[in-house]
Amino acid sequence: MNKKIIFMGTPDFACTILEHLLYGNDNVVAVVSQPDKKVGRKQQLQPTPVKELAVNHQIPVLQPVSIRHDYQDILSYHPDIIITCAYGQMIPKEVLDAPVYGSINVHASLLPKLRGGAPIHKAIINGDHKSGVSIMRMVDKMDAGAVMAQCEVPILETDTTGDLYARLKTAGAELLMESLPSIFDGTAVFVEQDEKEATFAYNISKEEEKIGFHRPVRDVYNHIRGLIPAPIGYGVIQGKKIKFHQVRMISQLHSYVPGECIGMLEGGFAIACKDGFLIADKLQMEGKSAMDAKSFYNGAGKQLVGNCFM
RNA sequence: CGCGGGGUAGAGCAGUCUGGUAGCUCGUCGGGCUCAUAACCCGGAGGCCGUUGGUUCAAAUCCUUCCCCCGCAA
Repeated sequence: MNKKIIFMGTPDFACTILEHLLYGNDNVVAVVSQPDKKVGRKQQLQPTPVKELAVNHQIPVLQPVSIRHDYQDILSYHPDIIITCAYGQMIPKEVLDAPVYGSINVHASLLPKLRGGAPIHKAIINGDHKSGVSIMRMVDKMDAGAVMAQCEVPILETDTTGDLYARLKTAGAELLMESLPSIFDGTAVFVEQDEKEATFAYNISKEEEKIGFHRPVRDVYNHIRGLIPAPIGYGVIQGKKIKFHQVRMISQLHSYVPGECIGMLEGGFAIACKDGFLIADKLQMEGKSAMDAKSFYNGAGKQLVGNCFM
């Protein structure tokens, strides 16, 4: 294959896709990624993972602040196809329609389910038992284009977003590599999505990062593991935030108040929920580094026993 | 100069305001109890109290320099 490809993507997830494209000797003529972002307390400028990878391969990188208004440079490469994955901006129709083979996207869900920017997080938070990747044509509407390939990936009880993320990005990359030939030779079949079945997975909001314990323990557990390893869920107790980096759950009837700190249970720091206990194995007080449950209990945790998360 | 918390034994913390013997929980090592134990009891080792300079008879503690970690905001 010697088609001219433009790849558009931003985070680590998209890197895996790009890596496969490069390994397959495809002709990636340019990469489009989000502008470098200031990050951290020091506000240092940091390139996106995709940009870094592209630079290492001497591929030109474009970083329009607004691709809606600034896309002439992209068109000047006259790509045969545009492949996107988690780019982070809505791409204007003028760009999508420019390549001969059109523009396709790798999305981390079984479309039409979980359209949007956080499909992996939401799959875990929802307690879904399966997820997957879809390859579809890009249209003007978010993740709504016709699908030409899908691959199902099971979700385990213990999966965090990070675990699932790792499996999906490999699955996505492999599915794309399998699918590309059929797109180029015209045998690919694109099937429109059933709009009635569509669900959405918008980006995680600040409010969604706060964990409430007045719910069934499984919901709490799903919520927390869905936010690992980022952005990390937190609970509030005595006016302080505590983040949960690693958790388990125990289903068990009890007479504690939901949200109450129980102390150490089965090696972790236990918090009462409805119908069970959330067991935290690794947690972090605001202003402190993350630590294991035992360390936490030796210090601040002991004083929290009997108190409730709000 | 965006706001804020912190650096004390291998780990997590108290002590700092009000200067005066280095303290707690856990771990570790040794001993005891026990059918047995991650339980319980006894004992030990392990600290330049982040760094620099200063104040003082005396500094973990007060003032000062720099370094590092983290939360928030972006």
